[in-house]
Amino acid sequence: MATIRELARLCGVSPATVSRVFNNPEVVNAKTREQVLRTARQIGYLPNESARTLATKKSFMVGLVWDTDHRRPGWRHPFFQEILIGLKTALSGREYHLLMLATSGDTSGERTEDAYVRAVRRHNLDGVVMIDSGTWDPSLRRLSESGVPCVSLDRPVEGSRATYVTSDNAGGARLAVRHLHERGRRAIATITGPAHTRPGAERLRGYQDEMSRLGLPHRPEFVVEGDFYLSGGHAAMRRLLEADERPDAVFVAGDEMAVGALRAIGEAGLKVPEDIALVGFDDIEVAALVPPGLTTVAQDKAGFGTAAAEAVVSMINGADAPPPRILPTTLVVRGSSTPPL
Amino acid sequence: MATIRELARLCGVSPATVSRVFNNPEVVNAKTREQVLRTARQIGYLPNESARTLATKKSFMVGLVWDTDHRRPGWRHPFFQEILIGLKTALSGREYHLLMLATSGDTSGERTEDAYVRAVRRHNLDGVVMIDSGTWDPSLRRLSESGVPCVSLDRPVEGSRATYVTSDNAGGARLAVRHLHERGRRAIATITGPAHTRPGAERLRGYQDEMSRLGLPHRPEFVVEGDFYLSGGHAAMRRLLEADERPDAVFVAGDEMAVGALRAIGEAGLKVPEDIALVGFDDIEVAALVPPGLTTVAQDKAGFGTAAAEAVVSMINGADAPPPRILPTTLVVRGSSTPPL
DNA sequence: CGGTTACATGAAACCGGTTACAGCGAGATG
DNA sequence: CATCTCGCTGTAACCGGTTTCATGTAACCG
Repeated sequence: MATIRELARLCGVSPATVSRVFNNPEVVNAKTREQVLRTARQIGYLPNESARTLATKKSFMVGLVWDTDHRRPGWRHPFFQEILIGLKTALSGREYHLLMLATSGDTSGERTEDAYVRAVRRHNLDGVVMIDSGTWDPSLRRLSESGVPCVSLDRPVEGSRATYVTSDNAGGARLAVRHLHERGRRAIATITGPAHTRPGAERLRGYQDEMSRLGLPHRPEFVVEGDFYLSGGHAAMRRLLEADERPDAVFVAGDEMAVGALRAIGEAGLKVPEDIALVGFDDIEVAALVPPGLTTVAQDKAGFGTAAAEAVVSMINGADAPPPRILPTTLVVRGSSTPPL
Repeated sequence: MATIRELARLCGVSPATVSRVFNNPEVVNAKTREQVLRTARQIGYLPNESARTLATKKSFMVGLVWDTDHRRPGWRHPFFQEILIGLKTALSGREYHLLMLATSGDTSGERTEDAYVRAVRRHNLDGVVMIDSGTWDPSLRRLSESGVPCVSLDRPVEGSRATYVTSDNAGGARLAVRHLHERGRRAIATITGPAHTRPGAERLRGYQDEMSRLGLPHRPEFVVEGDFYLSGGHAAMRRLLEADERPDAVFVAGDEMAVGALRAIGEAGLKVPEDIALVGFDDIEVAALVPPGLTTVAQDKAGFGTAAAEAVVSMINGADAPPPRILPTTLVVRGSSTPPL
């Protein structure tokens, strides 16, 4: 493997000059620069990132922390994949790499929870992006306080080196309710996410806000808490159907739950949208596939990754934590909310 | 940040000894070792991986190469996420980290295709896992020939430092056909994947083998090529329905296509499974969600990641490339293939 | 023409580990 | 008692970059 000294020797210059060619091109004489670049290409010189990191303490890598515990939401975030690709693409464009870090699944005994924090320090990671792992983890807090830029997805965080990206959950929920209202529905129920999650709480708030704005009565029996998963949606819908008065529409705060609800409605011998209209949230792939097509509030999936990348890089470059980024949501209308003929 | 010399000074030993405590514990006196470990814990010493990599040329990182081009299959591999989690978990357990590398989406001009190869060299990556990116990429070949262990998923590769992991595609296809036969179907058609992909070709072969084994006639009009995507499955199914004789069952070589087929059947006013039974392949999430539930050939999703991790690590440790790993497939029976009442 | 300034470069220390080699003391051996 | 062996440890070079500081040269100025 060609080293910088070798390249320098071939060009008859010092290693320092070669280094400058790559990091500070403008300070070196144009002629020398060209020659160095040409020779570098010829011999296939590539700077060794470890050496560079060792010297500069910048690794040009950011960690993606996500939760590999199957019981927790991280790895099955509704569009993990889209976030990942958005993040990766945006980071690549800024010359950063992405290192995968997990908050569980590590073997080590006692302080396993901190494994990813140790990785950040050992590898000189320049920043961290975290996919909602349940809590604003104390280790992460310490990390951020120690100056490592942190961006969290869907979970508020604080600190001068930390910010977060999330969707306009409340706005999206309002959109959904308004849409159902416009389609003539009045008895609008909701299946919420867990109250302790940010998106869960926000979507409920949006639902409530819009209901009052429209002058629709608030009925406690029309608000049932789900868990963001299929089975939870199914169970919640059954509870709604057992109530004295049946809703003619349900805003379900997550598409996966909505599919569960769809099934429960079918099992009860009712039809969507004729008997009950449904609007979900997320716009996951299934939404378009499951008959009759699920009307849903779409999140800007790629935007998550892009926004996170922007935020983390700007902090890496010395900026203060930018304000939280709230991504707009849009309504995608499909069969589950068409007016009954 | 604590360095090894600092720790050494505190313990009254040389840096070499400290280094040995971490890399070769058995050669250092038990008493000294304990003291070093204790002190290390106290001051929160963590070895600097860049320095270590620089000195040893081993980074304990492997690259995951995948295709971020939306038009190509890599990033939407039917269970990218499960592979990723399996891989990550298995690698973590072996003290390796995972660096994300993309084959497109990079900005640089001319030789953009090689961006990930350069990353491998710059970062001293110990190995590479590649999610089917269409072709057995010449850059990857060179990489493998230069001694970097490579594991490919769903695509055969060759070389003493390269191997691959795939499902028993042919076996799974046979399973599907046999199942349909057992359920009394005789006019069994198939919608295949693209012929140039390995899984596409293998599944077709399995279908053909089992058809002849069962003594069922081979009818060319019962074999239609799809593209693994929803729309392709939809179109292929329509062509099957337009044929003179209608099949009473279809083996669809991918669940996403199967969902498209399901839809096409519904649009034609026919019913699954009454008129046509369907068996898919992959067992993606939707398969369980879409009514009436899609019978499908399940792949061992987590197994992909685990097997890849095992293979790459064993090669990193000096072993020759292990033989290709063929993961078993199993049939998951759901509503789409129940016998007509 | 002497003195300043700007520009381009080189020498050498440094980043934080690893490791080949040498050395030392204690116990074993002849 | 001299020597050998073994177990343990230290010295110092090395990995491949970056960066501070000094230096040399040419241009510029009064």
